[in-house]
Amino acid sequence: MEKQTITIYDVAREASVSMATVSRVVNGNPNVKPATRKKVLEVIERLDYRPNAVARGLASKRTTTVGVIIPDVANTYFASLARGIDDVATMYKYNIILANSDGDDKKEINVLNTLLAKQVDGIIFMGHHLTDEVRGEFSRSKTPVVLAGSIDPDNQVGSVNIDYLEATKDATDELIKSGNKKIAFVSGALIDPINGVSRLNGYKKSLAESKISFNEGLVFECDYSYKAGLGLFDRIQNSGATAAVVADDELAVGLLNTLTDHGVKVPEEFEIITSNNSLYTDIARPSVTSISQPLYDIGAVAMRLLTKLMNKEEIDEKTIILPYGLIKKDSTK
Amino acid sequence: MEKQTITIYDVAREASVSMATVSRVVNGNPNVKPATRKKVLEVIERLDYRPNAVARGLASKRTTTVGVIIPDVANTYFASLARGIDDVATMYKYNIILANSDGDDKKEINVLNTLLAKQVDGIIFMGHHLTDEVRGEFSRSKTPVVLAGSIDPDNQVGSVNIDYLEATKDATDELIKSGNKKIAFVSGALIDPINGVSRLNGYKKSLAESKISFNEGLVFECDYSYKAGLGLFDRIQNSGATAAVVADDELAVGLLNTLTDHGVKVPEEFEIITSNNSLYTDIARPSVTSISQPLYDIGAVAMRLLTKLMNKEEIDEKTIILPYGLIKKDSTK
DNA sequence: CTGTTAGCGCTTTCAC
DNA sequence: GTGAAAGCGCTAACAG
Repeated sequence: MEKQTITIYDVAREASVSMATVSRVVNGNPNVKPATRKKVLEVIERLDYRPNAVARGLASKRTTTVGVIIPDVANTYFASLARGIDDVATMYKYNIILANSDGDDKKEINVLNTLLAKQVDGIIFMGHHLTDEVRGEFSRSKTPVVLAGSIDPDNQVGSVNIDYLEATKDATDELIKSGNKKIAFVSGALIDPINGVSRLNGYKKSLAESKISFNEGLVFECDYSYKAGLGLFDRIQNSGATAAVVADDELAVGLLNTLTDHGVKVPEEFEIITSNNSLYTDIARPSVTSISQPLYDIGAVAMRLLTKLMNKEEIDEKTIILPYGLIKKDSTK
Repeated sequence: MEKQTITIYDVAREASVSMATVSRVVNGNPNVKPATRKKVLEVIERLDYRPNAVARGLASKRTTTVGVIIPDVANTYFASLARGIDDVATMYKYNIILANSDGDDKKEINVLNTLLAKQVDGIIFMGHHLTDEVRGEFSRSKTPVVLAGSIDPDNQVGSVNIDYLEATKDATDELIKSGNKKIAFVSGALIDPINGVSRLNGYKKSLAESKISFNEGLVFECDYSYKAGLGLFDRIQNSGATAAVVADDELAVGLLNTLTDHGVKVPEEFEIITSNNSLYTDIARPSVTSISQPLYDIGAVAMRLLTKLMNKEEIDEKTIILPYGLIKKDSTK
């Protein structure tokens, strides 16, 4: 015996009204006489009727679902963004389909297509690198898109970020202020605009203002991982650097630990500033000075922006920059 | 001018076949002559036809999406499970709707209902505490459910976990072996069966085997957070404990840091073993000995089990226990 | 304020 | 191997 699903039609019959009326009360349409509304509500209650969102989606062309493309939920940076996204989504009665891409071009395209096939009302994209192919799909589809903690050099779609350039400049300034001349710039792939353009330029700008010449040998490109940080010891030592601006907390803490494990005193002999102010920076000993990013808010604001886009509201500015801070801890003098 | 969506009907017309045939080729039904298949495929390509998954879901009563209820994605423990879930989901062509519950009863019920309304094919539930109301909804709906890293005392639904009791016993044994007599048991809410039943019993079992009497004053119930760990100093000191088995890594590292910050030597004067072997345990100094749980696998296996349930395959055992380990690091002698 | 009537785009018998 | 036709459960004009 199959599960007997009860439909809007059953409710209509039992309440002696039309499907349209039932639909109206379910959707909170005010054009229903209180008495009929009450009657319908009672039948709905009695029959334990639950509207089928799929049918609703097909008929109305709105699924109240948004797609979220994320490199990796297990990464705390992106997970924090995701939490902000989901909270605001829930607030506006949307659900999120979460899909991991590993930042892989093929997977991104794949997932984007299945998201579109599922008729999501909008998409939040997170990723270090926005490929032309992905950009192409974005403009080809009429589905609104917002980037969260990710940059589109052309600003074609909405996005929410902090000013990575200025933040990195501030961090570098701080290191210069305490007397460092040879400051390492440690980041993820430089092909990612957020690293290779924004952050690197912030670093260069700071150096330039202090008349320190840029040295290619102080630029370190690596994976965003604790292990990569641990593996940096020799290269950093050989470079003669006495401080480092790091683009990722795991990386920074890895560097910190390998330095202290090798007997290098932080911050006395080497200073470190990192970028996300995650729990890792508090747990490490010494704790790590860091730029603080409003990660949850970036996600939340991105989702809020997306709701406006999905609603076809007028947007004053679709490239949103949120404020950042610099939290001094024990890895700097 | 509205976006002109092209449908299966357009393809059928252009290819001079029926909708049924197009549907067959789209769904890989073998009952299509190679020649017609080729012709249809060409038209699909030319028109850039994308099947509408919502319509498909309505007609077939399968949405190929599963709901995932998670306390908090920003928590690394659950995020790791979620990653395993999504990878296997993708492997089997499912998408996941991710919904945060904060472990709150009301939100869990809410989210469960909207997931059901969206006609998900299955549900993965994560949560410390499975309330009767949630259990009721589970059995009321015919949608298959699997718990990941979460316990149902009654084993009514499928679940994937490790043997928390034995794991905690092993950890406690280890501490007893190195001479500790007063061992603190630090966990989250004892009302959660995983803490109050499994873990606590593992702890008690270990004590009993070594003829150490159980002392209520050594049981510490707190939030799963770094801050809660930091706040534990006085209570732990006053208890006279010389070691602790901790149920959560953030908590453990907080305890570790407050101890060392107060000059207590770990492991010489105090030993700590924690439960999840997350990156936190490697970052901390000293690094923290920990039970290791196959978090990714728990998620992956849970999702795999769910695919079988959704397929109505015969299941030999729906309560799955995965192996754990004990990774010795520097917080124990 | 309420009912009628078309679909939304696809799957799925059931014939042929 | 292929087509015709009947829905899936709901929304959205359009009347009245």
